Amino acid sequence: MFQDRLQQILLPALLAGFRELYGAAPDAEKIGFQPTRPEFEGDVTINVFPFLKLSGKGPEQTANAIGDHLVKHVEAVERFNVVKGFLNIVIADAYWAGFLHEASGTDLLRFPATGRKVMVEYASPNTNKPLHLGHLRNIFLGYSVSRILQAAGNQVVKVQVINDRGIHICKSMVAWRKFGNGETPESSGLKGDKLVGKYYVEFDKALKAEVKALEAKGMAPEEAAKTAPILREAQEMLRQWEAGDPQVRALWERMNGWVYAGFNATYARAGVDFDKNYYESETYLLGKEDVLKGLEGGVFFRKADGSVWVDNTAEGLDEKVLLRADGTSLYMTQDIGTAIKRFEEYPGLSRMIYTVGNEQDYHFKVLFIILKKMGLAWADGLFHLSYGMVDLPSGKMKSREGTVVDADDLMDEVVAEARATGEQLSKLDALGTAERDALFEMIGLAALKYFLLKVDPAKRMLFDPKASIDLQGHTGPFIQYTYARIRSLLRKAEEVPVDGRRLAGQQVQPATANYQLLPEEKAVLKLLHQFPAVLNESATKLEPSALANHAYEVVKAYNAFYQSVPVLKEEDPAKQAFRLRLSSTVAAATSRALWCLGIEAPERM
RNA sequence: GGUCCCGUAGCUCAGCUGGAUAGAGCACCUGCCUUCUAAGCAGGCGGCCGUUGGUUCGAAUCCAACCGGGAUCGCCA
Repeated sequence: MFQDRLQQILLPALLAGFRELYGAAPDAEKIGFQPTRPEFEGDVTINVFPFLKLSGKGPEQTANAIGDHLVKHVEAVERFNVVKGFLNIVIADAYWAGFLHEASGTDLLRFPATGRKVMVEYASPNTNKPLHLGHLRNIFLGYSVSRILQAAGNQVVKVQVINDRGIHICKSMVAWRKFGNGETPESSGLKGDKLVGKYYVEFDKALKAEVKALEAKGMAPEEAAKTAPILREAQEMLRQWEAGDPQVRALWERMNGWVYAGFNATYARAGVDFDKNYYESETYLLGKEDVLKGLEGGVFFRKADGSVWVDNTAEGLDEKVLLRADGTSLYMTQDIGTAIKRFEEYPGLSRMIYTVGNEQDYHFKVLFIILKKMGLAWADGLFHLSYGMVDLPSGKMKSREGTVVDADDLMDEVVAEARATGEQLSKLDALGTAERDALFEMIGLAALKYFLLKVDPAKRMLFDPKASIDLQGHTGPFIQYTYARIRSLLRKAEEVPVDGRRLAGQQVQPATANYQLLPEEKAVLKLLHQFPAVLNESATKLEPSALANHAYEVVKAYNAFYQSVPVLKEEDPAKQAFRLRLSSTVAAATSRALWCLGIEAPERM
């Protein structure tokens, strides 16, 4: 159980109290600390209902006795009140001030090194078409999770699998050779992945035309779909590729090269990167040996036709084929081999996280069971970071119907929206063109990333383009705005002498001991105080949305503070120093939280 | 049909390791820029937490069934 700074103080005292009063302490896990609801006085609430058997007393009596004990033994506990079975504890202002003092000197959202190494896989595109909105959810999720794990003290290895071989790329290659007239990204000005995607579509068109023609001649539809010459051609090309035909390989490398250039441009703009790429062309033969070894070990079994299977019926699943009768392997085989290879290449990995859509839930369930059955010690550290599809207001994205939202186009749109709003507000006139461009890029992407990350990954989500470029309310830009505002405040505090004295925070000791917190200050401090626990939660559950939502809560509270409490205009230097420190700590934590989400924090906006 | 995921305000989502009168944002309405950035703040409107049962002192939260939406059940990837 993760204990925040306050729980570390309260819990032992609480347990001691129970022991002293009732001769026995409850299970520490059973004690739930929760924030006191705003309609009651207090900061932390403990519900004593679960402990009535232990105390043998009524709820009020128990809560009062425990409350008395805490007040007596814990300095941070100022007073308490009891409502029904709820013990509402008021924490002394000095505690919060002390917390701020401590937090301002450290990074709230950076945990000590755990010594653990974790691999996170995300993106994993096919090389026959450009990246789209679905990839963006995947990429932002995976990237954010890797950053969160890093912040939580882990060493992280970011990888992607590039599905660079197979019938899909052969289709693009055939169409390009037939209809391309030597078109290249340079000659056409098209981004490489777009160009290759264009020929994938061309292939599909040609195939459909051929099928139609065959049907017109009286061929059955299924038959026609299988025998269309252009499809045969693609299949033949795949065989040639596998045989290592130099011309096919050369074309394949050339076209994939175009695609990688395109992908890299998209990744760069999206602000994500990888430590290592795994190419399917290099891994698709892996796993066969491992499966055969498993067969010898009795983990798998062979059927009469010679195919090799795993029996997962005991786990409530089915039998699954791992090697065909002719000895060739399958997707599952490949994934087995790739996982083993990765753990060999990165010894000491304690976890491996696959960011893959929930349509593959079953696949990963089976994969993990197999690896466990093979006796691989690390199999328990495997995790499928599953996420739901992204729907459009018009329904599902379908490539065949052309309703797919292209990743590059989408980024253009959100940035354009940020620009339109920014220019309308016209408070950035002092900035140069390059600076403004960079800023709009930052804001637009923040809107997009936050929109995709604030939702629980498990849930299918609706992508409303209009809402995603919203810059107000519960959005990434709102958080950035608060950060920029604080930075501006802090710059002024350092640069601008007010009433003849400079306001740099260090020059005056912030109030601590007898400081009376304003409700607005306390609200911010309490949320700041929860930040590490939320990071821990996000890191444990591999779920950026918790952190995303909390970051919003923090800046929302800060905005309320900012609106009604003077900082630079405060005349009492100790109070002013306290508020500056509060502001700078919020700014630091906010930029760290944004960093964990893969979002940049602007100095002004 | 089997298995898995999801169902909370008009819309998009939090809350789900059980706790007090269920929260945000958007939209709509009212106020607030001679004061540190109004991409902001304050307030209003808006709910049978899919339905029914069960467990419990207590259920949006746990269990079961049902309804609705989706995914998956290839010797495809």
